[in-house]
Amino acid sequence: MNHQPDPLLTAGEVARMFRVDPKTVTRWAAAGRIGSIRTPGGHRRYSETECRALLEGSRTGGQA
Amino acid sequence: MNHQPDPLLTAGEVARMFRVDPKTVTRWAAAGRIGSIRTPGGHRRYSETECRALLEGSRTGGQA
DNA sequence: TGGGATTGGGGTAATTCGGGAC
DNA sequence: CGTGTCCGAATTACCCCAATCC
Repeated sequence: MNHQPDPLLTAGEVARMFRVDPKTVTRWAAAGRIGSIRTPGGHRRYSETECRALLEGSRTGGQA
Repeated sequence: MNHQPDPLLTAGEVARMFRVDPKTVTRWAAAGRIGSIRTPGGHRRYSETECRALLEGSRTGGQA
């Protein structure tokens, strides 16, 4: 069920999404709280789909 | 168990898979981090199988 | 043969990694 | 317990242009 390429994000992009430090995103990945793949050079890439899911999934209340 | 030809990818295609610059893919090949074939003109071609293996092989964490 | 798009190479900023501490 | 910052080192991104690909 995965024939479509999954958009990948850099640490900095994910960091801006969550308004945290890129280092924090790295910690999340190291702790296995967020999925990640590594480039042969060692840099991490994150799934945009998963990040947005985490963002929306953790949403509480909101309706005014 | 290898009777089927291995699909070859260009630098740009590999770059999109890893969300990196095509130049970076070239550096991987030059550094021997990834296998590559050269066209008589000097351009490189990469194995799709190997690229996807690297992608999946580096997969980490996610949701438990 | 012509033409648009991509690639390779060199050089230089910007980002990321990793550890360790507060 | 989670996060932001410091450091040095490595990796990656963007600039140029000539050559190659289709």
